[in-house]
Amino acid sequence: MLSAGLPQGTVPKLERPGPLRERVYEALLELITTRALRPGQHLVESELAGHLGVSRQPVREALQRLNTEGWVDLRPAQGAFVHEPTEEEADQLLTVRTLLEAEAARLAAANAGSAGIAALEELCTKGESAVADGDVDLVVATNAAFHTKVMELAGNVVLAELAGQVDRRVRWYYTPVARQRGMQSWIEHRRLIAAIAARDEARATEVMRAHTEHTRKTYHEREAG
Amino acid sequence: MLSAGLPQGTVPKLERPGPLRERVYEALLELITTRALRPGQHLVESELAGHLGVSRQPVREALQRLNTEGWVDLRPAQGAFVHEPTEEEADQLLTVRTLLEAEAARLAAANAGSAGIAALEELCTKGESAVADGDVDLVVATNAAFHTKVMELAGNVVLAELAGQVDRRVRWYYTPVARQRGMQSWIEHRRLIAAIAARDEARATEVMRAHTEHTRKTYHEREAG
DNA sequence: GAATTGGCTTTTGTCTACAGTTTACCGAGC
DNA sequence: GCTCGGTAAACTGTAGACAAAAGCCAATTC
Repeated sequence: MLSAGLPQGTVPKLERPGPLRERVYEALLELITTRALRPGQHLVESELAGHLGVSRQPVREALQRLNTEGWVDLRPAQGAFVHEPTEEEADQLLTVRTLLEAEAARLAAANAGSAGIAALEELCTKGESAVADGDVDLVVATNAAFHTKVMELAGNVVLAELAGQVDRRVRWYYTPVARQRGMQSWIEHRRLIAAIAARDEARATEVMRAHTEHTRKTYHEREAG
Repeated sequence: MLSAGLPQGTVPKLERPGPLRERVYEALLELITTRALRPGQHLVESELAGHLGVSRQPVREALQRLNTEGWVDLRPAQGAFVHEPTEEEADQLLTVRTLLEAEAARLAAANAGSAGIAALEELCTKGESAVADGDVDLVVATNAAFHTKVMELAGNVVLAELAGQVDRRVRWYYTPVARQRGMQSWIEHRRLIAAIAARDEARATEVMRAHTEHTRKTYHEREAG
């Protein structure tokens, strides 16, 4: 057997360019989330293709995927439009997110090992110092990483995939809000870690639920403001 | 105004063929769920195209969508393969389904009107008589309709969309099981309706949770059998 | 003056063709 | 007899071209 003689990691998978549609997909998603492409905007295939230096086909395939994931609306014989979030939809999305994240917290409490908990604490520390430095982008990124890590510790791939989709869309809707919730968020994260470390499923669920619900509350206050 | 002079219904929407990719998508999904295309099977684009009488492009787009929804795995430069469910994944999928359905039940209890409850009872009656007649296909279909109706009453579109995906995959994995759970399932449905009618969110959640968990249990017993 | 109809432009939907990769098979060499 | 190298076939990835549908604007008619 050949593989026995190969040390792990010496073959770094020699990264290939990968399918164009993937890169187009990521490029478009980036443009949408950064609001370079604004909600309601008509996405013309030939324009995008020319702008990205590829043909229409990869663009089409990327748009298809963005459509199934809810980022663009694909009106037949008319083209693709960046999805416009409604208040109602945003609220429903948050409801679902709360549900998924809370379950993830419960599973994490049930399954997480000490290594995982250590990783969470590390992320938490990183996030807190980012808050202290006022590095907003890093705060947001670390926050996402923290939630992703909790998902990973939950050990449910299906759940993780769904939550990944939902989370990303939530972050898109709520970017203004996310930037406000600085330090308080990380205090709650600490409490979540404690619950997970204590293997207390019920408490982990509840802390996470309160955490995400807090986000929604902040959002609705924004309207009033 | 012209439309005033036109009786309703005389123009029956003049159903358009609709985009080819849609029909190809549905055709393939049908073939997969009915096991005409079996897990692990290599789907060759040109073959499918020829078989369906279209070109490769619509087939590709359909495969893309099936990929993002988890029905096929799209290995780069190698093609599409019908997804092979693992035991672990099936279990995780059921966990998620339980979660989503339970939440739907809670929301339905909170929001449903008397009309909705009547609709549920009607479906329930239909399902019970189907069981009595031994019409297995109708039982399965009515069961799906019942869950869909609960989702609809919950009034959360995002949740409904996610649950729709998950449910369909669960049904694919568990078709043998679903055919066994005949009458018992509908008894539980009755209890769910009662909880919803009573506006008892907690009880509705719990009944639905028990209901879907029961499905999982039946599945694992199948292994032992 | 307003509504409608006709043609024109733009954009999508589909098909065909070509290039790049991977896989499998077959033969030669050790 | 087994392994390695080369060759060929098949399939995917991408590009370009054509046809159909939708939207828009102007001309025309009541």
